[in-house]
Amino acid sequence: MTPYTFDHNAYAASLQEAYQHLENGEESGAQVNVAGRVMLLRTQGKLAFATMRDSTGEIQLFALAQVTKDFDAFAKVHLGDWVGISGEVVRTKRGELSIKVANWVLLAEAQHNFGDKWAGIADHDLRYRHREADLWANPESRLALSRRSAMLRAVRERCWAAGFMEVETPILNPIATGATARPFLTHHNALDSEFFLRIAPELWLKRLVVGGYERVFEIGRVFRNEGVSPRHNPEFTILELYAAYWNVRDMMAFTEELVAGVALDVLGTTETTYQGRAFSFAAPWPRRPMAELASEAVGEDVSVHTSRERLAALVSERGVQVHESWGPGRLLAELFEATCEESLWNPTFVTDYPVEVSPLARRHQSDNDLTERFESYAATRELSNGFSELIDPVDQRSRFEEQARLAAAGDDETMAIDEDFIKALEWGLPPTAGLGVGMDRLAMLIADVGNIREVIAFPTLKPLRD
RNA sequence: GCGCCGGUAGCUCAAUUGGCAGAGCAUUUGACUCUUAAUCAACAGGUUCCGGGUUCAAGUCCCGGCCGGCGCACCA
Repeated sequence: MTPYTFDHNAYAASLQEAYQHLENGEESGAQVNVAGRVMLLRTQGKLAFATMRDSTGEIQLFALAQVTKDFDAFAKVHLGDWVGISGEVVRTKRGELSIKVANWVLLAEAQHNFGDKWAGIADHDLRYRHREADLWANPESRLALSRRSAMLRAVRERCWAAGFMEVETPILNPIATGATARPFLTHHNALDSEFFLRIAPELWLKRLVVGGYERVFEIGRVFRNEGVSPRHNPEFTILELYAAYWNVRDMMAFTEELVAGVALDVLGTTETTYQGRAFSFAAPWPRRPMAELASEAVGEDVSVHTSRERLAALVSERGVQVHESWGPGRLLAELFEATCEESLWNPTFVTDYPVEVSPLARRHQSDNDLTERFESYAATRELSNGFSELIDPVDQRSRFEEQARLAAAGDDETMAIDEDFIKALEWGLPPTAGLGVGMDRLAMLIADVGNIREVIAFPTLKPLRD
């Protein structure tokens, strides 16, 4: 029977730090209790050396037949077993800081091993299905998830510091809206009703601003019933944030300070590398109108006012199938995506999105066919999306109706109308700017991993069958 | 969803033109009083992902399925 508690009072990392001064062969006289897993074991007759790892690091256990209680049993612990150790902090003759084991107890057995002690666990399927083993076998897995956690903490602290209140909004929704994505459908038995898992919290959060909370944010899971890839998990975590009295420029300034600040909090620097290539989070980020970037890429002036025919030809030339329902705005956005995304490495704000692809964004003050919207791109991928919010309920209704027309024309990427949201706007949304940031994508940048699954503890996998 | 690649001992990986399925580590047993992926010796360990087919003979070739990696599509 293993014990129910262990009187643990020291950690590997702090001991390594505190006893740096111990000379080879010196004994400190200090008695400590440590606990962790035995990762390596080297027995040598009447001596045994074990490498024990706890949540902070590693320290060697040094057992001697003359000193250690139940020495023979200690020399037979299995790799992966949890042990609790009492003993003196010493440094061995060969210079390894160690706990000279006086008393010890087996806290839990490991009935499976933790992979090859040199190569760890390489099989992705095993790593993701049994992350608990992966975390011990592969230190880089532990580091990636630790950085994600540190990132979320930094995001919250910076939002709180800027006066934002954290809120929570429904995941079960009668309609899936606030973004264009295919939803998951579920059923509530007692209400005998169908619900969609949310694809975005956006409309709920704006209703809270209508309700008088001037600065709100939510960090929450959203669910999109779409393909899985190294950059897409069916459920992912998004930061959405709304600030009354701000416009799109205020929000861009906040976004770059938030992201650069979080990198600084987690990594201690904004200058890093991503997948082997230098990458800088440092603000300010360039602001580049979408039409300007697209014009540079195609070598001629294009904008949302370019003829539909010309834009369609340019898009089509680049291998994109043009749909009949697409107007100049959608075509410009498609052209931008086809020609510019690949070149956007360091964070860049792409601004002035067409109203046609921005059903929730307020119109640009100097061009009725554009909106006060930006997306930031980093390492060739979209990182954030923000805009001055559309506050006019009449315009909002017509935008939703346009979406419905597109849907009727066969476009399956449209936004569903939300009557309750329009009614909320009728109560009055003050001028407001909003922001969405993919937390998994940001975590990938901060942890320097190329696959989104590395920053999700338990990524979505196909259940094993057969 | 489509294409390409992969799945061999608990883990990491070999296996020639189709010809007896192997190694290291882990496990088990033994030796060893300063090891560091300790070392040395020995034992044991297999539905070669699953199901069919071709063949005297299949880990290897063919068909179907399962799971994964990458790319495309979709998207953030």
